[in-house]
Amino acid sequence: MKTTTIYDIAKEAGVSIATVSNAINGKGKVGKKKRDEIFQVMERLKYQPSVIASALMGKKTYTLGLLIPDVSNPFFSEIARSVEDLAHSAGYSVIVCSTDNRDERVEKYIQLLEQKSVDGILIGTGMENPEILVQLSEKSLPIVMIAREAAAISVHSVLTDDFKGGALAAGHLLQLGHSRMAILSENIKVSSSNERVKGFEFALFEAGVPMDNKQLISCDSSIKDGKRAALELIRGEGLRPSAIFCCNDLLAIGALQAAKEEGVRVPEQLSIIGFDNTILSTVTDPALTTIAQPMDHMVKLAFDLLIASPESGDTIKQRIVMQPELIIRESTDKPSKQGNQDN
Amino acid sequence: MKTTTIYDIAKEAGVSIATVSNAINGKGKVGKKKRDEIFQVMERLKYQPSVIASALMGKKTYTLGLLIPDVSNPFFSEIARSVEDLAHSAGYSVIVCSTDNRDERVEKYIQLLEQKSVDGILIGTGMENPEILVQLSEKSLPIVMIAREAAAISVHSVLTDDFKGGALAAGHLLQLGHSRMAILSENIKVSSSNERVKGFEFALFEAGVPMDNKQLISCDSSIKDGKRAALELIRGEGLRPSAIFCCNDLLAIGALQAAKEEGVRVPEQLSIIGFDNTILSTVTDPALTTIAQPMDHMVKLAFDLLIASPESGDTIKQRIVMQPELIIRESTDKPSKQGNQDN
DNA sequence: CTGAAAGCGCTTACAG
DNA sequence: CTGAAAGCGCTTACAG
Repeated sequence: MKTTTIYDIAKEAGVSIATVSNAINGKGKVGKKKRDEIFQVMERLKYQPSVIASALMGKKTYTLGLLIPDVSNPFFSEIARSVEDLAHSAGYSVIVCSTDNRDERVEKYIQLLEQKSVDGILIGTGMENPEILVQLSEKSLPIVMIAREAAAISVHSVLTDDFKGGALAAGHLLQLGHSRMAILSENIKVSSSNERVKGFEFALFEAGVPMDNKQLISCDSSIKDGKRAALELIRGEGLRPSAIFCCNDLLAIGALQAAKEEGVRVPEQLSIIGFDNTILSTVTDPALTTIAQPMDHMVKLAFDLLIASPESGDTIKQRIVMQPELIIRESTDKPSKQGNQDN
Repeated sequence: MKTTTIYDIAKEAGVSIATVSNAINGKGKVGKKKRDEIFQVMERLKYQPSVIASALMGKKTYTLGLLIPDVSNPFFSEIARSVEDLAHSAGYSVIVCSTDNRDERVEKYIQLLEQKSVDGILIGTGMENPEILVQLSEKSLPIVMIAREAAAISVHSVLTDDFKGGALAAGHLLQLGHSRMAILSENIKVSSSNERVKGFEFALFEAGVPMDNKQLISCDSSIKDGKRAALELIRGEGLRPSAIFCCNDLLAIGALQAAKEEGVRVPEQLSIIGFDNTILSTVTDPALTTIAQPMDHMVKLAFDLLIASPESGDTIKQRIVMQPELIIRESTDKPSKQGNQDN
């Protein structure tokens, strides 16, 4: 079944294909009468211009790439949805690429996206070696980092002040009266996690609260890993921490499960705080205290930069930093005396 | 910055573009020596063939569309990830389309996907009027339904036996000794939900357990809606149900929250059972008893049908039905006597 | 084994 | 205002 092309329309309407093209794109003047006729024919023949063909002539593909660690991770699936909605209302489609933060996948996906001539790439994935982006950044393909930073290269980026976020978490715990804290971090190579940890530690330092290095565990970013790591922390020798700062909600949930398994009550005996304010944090019992990033806003800004940036030229690369927010729910409370005795 | 084309390669290698094309695609015989030289030049110039251009010549775009209600819904984001992985290892990219089950969006997205000449569409979204798919199904664009059915049209589909799933849930509750059951369903127009409800009701009927129509509430598919609807059920006049069957995990979580808010203990005073076995069901406290669909397997089958189907012709449309599985966790238990008295 | 040429479905100057 | 023609980057018969 042949699809109808611009030639079919031209023939039916008794005009040239150039005129049809002009009518469709509102270019060059086309007489009202002819224009109407053309549109009628298009309607009748259910003509849909081929994006492929027009892309080949240098026009846009109206397709964007979105690189994230994992769509099935709620934090990123929520981002994906925002991106998709924005894209859709601007006439774009989005190709979702889950990288698992693996360089090999990042590079492969980027190559694929280039071959498909996407109009831009939104990068929300971490990677082991940020250098792999430098080649990309030197091409004319627009890219914008979201919820990440790539200090090594010159690109637009919109991200949350992760350092501040870590500090916020620490401040909350400090104010509650905690002094024995532990940290569950995802792979420290991931810059955002690294910042969060630093911010947390710095706030502790400023408050004169010591932080034992052995109380910082870094692991993969999944509930299972979080649980395993938290178990170490809870069962560990010496005094059990009275509070755990987790670099994301997934790890926090792992910690919640570890506590449950060990019969440690949250928040009475152990406070747990997450990061990202994903839907998961509203669903646990106790619901998670966490740090929120203004994702919708960030996605909006990143998207606009991505779509608008080709015009503005390569000159000024923006770095937009948003403020994180502490969301207090049920998983944090004052440290209890019991907590100590149990151990 | 001009991207390097097949012409550049041809010139550098001192051959014609046809020969370069043949070398790349392993078509026609190309002398080993020339071939090697060509590949060297491609390497050196970092040449990446344009998918756009080859697609225009009738080759594939290696891009697939995935229509689902909402990527940010964990059930679908998990599907999206499986699809993406399968697609990626077969060299395809996937454009994710969240429809919110709205016909208008479904139609718009399909049109977009057609214009972009995707090689196939995986449809996992519900819609108000399945008729909107008939035109699509008559085109040469391969489509496969996943976790859905579209009785009206002739397409491949791979889905779970939702009726059986509903019956499984009922069987579990019945065996526990429940007799006052309620149902929380998502929009009854969604065929899968409809089947689940019917299966549940049928099992009750067979067991001779009456089911009051007023105990069936249908609402949108979100935690918030589930909570609101469950609140109705719990506060409702007359005896409070001792068990609620929820057509998906999101609604079940809403029910969990409603119970918590009303001070009704789960599962002691109220059993709640979900559907889909999403990550959410492992995260709540109590963890959700739910019905699992073998999604990975289903996605694999659907994907293979989608990619292979053009060859096999239009003739035999398959309908593959998978068996659901009861996953017992903590949110269901025997009905207690207290339950009744409370109300 | 290799190359000249036509063509995929469009857009874009350029004449008229 | 409208059309003939060239060209985007490839692939595919078809000659040689």
